[in-house]
Amino acid sequence: MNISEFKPLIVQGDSSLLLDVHNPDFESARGDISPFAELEKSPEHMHTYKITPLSLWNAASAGINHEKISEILDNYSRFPVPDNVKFTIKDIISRYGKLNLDKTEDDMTLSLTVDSDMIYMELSAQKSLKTLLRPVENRMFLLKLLDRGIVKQELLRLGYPVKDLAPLKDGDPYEFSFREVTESGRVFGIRDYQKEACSSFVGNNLPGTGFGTLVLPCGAGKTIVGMSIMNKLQTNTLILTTNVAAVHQWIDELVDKTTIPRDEIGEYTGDKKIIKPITVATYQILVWRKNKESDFPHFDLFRTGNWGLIIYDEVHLLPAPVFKVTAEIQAVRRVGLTATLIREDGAEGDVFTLVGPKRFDVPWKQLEDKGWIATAYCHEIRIDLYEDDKIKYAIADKRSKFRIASENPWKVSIIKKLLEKHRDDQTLVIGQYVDQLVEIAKIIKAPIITGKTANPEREQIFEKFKKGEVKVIVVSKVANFAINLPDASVAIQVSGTFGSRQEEAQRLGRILRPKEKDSQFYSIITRHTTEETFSANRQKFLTEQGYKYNIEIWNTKDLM
DNA sequence: TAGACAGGAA
DNA sequence: TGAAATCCTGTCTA
Repeated sequence: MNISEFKPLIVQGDSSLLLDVHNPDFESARGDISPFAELEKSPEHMHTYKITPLSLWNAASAGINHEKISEILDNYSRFPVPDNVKFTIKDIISRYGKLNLDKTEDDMTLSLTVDSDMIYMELSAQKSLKTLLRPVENRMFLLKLLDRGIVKQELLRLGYPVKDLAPLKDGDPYEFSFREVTESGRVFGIRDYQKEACSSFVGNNLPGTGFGTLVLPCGAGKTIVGMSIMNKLQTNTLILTTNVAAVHQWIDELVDKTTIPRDEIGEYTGDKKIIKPITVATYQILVWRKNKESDFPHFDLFRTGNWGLIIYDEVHLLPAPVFKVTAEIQAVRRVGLTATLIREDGAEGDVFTLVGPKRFDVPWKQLEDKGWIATAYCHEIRIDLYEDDKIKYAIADKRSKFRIASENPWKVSIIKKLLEKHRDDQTLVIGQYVDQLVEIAKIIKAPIITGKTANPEREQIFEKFKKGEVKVIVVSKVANFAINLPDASVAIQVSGTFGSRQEEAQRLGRILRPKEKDSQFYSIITRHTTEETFSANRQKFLTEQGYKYNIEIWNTKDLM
């Protein structure tokens, strides 16, 4: 019997899913399960997904019920779906909507109604809720308006997501519109999926809408989606983002594409502390404080300005203390923009409760098919350790091992080969150790940019690269943060950090701007070393978003 | 008043 | 698990 006659999915009793990559139904199965399951591992033949309470509640808030999920699992499953899995899904998903938060006649008080005697009793007995919730009749608690965020957090911790139906407040109105032709002279239009993302958030202004997270890949125009939401709400807006470069980019984009004049946009960073109807700030200024004991002086930014909307750009990077203040201002409309819900610190639950559940999600593959972003191919090249390093590696401690593997001299030979192959392409060589990069830059005769490179020099090199005078540049970790990095169609990674998915995504996002050409991403790994172990982790994100991660093993003989 | 630079933070 | 980058504040200089 041919393998393709089997169905692609194996559902296991521990709520993990195994998906066969080579099955003809792989693509459609992946699309169908991704709303309610999270990708855990993605080696070449079989991908592992996990169904978690949070992934189910995100699905539930998007209106997917347990029947639908069971149907999808039955549809793709090779073996009968274990009953306990179906039961757990039903149980967990049924919790969403059991607890509803709503307004009362008193402006300073909210009500929490519980749709089950059992849960009502369980919550009544909880010590941690004693001071927060006051029981009244009809399976109802009352709570202070100010405790709205903490209560939701605590209930999620206990395993009960809250459907927040309490009304949101309006901020000061601020009117503007989009330009039909941008300031830079291009005809401007909002793409269909951007409109869809926007309306999935704003909705019809019904209870339970007006807050949430939108998942859009890099290069898909997150800023445009953010601006469309601002445009729908027409209110004072606070935009929070990761760094100054991103702050400037938001401001430039707003000036370019909307009628908002530059002097009505405030920049709130280390340099300037200007608050205007539209204000853009960094996360770092918010969490700055004199010392560990003092409080956060810049948190006042949230309270002044009467914001009607807060945009959390790159919400997966939002620092933990900002959640605290976000918990206090649950009545303000807010949207999180991100390419991934995965947080390295596991604070996904806080994003879910305090910013809001996932409202929209575009698989990258779909954007590629429509030509909005170029198709990307990822190749992981594995090569043996350098002969002279073998003994050194064997006796080295764990830390040095990674470095020896990262700085494998064979990698230089591979880079040369790749550069030859991509002679006509704009190429970035990315790495983590400055010494190694300096060495490589010397050998391939390319300019190098590290953290120490002064800004004017950076600009100069970028300018030449953009014009095509320089085909290759070597960059260190600056590439992760510098927004003004020019587009390239080929990227070669010689060494990475310890398998951070985020970093991988950002690096790849660099070369994913829409253009005629498909982009190529190479990651060079030393075989049979610690580097190999970490590479598995870095693949996760890419495969989750629909990329083929192709592993090639190169022979050292071919490089001599 | 802008810049350069050192030092701390996460 | 470690190295390298960022942002912010504060101080000094021209």
